[in-house]
Amino acid sequence: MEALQRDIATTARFEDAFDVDLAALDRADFAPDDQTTLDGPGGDPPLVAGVDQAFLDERVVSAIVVLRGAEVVERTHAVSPLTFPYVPGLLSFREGGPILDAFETLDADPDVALFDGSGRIHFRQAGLATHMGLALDVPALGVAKRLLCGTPVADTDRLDAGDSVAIESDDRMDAPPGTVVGHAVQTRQFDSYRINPVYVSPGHRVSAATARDVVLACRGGYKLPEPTRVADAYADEVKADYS
DNA sequence: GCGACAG
DNA sequence: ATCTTGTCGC
Repeated sequence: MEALQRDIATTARFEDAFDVDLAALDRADFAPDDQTTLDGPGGDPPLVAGVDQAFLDERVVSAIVVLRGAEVVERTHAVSPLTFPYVPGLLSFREGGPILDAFETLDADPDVALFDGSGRIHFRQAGLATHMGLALDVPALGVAKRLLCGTPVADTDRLDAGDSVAIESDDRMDAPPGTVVGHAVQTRQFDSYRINPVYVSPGHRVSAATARDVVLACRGGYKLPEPTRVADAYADEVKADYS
C-alpha cells in the first residue's frame, strides 16, 4: 500500500491545473442565509463539493454536499461496509472506497472537492485528498483538524482570522526537505479564547497556495469551511436515520 | 526501545 | 471518528 501511495504521489499534480474562478469564489458569500451574491456579475461561483463521513458499527456514511456559494446544489450519500482499520497514513484505504461509492451517486461534477483529512501533508505525499483527487480526476484538497506530519514555519498560536502559516516537510516525509506541503489556515478567531487552525494541503491539481485561498474563500463563519461543515452535518443527519 | 500518529 | 450534559463566555 505504501508503494501505491508513492506512485500516487508522483502521478498527482500539486500545482494549479483547473479552471476554478477564484475571483468568483471570493465574491461568493457562504453565509447560509445569504443568497444575494449568487447572480453577481462576472459569472456564478464555482461548484465546490464538501465530503465527510460518519461512522456506524461496521458501516460508514459518506456524504457529499455540492455548493455554489451558500446554495446547496446537491446532496448525496452512500452507506458502505468498513473493511480496513484506521491506521495513520493509510486512511484512504479505510475511507476511500466508501467515498467513491458516494461519488458514483453524484450527478454534479464539482470544480473542486474538499476532503476531510490531509492531501500532500502525508508521509508519502498521498493523503486521502490526493488519493481521491487522482481516482476521480477532480481538483482536490484536504482539510484536516489536526496535523499529521510536517512542521509549521512559524508559531500557529495567536493567528488572526485569514492568516496562514506554511507547513514544510519534515524528516519523516518523502518530500524534499523544506517543501511547502500545505498551510495552517486560521479560518476563524476570537479575541478571548483561541481557536485552532485547520491544516490545508493540495490533493490533486491544486497548489498549496490555491488550496489555502479556496478554504479562506469558503469560510462561512465557522471553523470549518462551509462545504465541509454542511457535509459533516449531512453525514450526521443520515447516520441518525440509520441508528 | 523511543517517538509520533488525518479520521 | 465516537462515547456525552452541562456550562462558561462571546
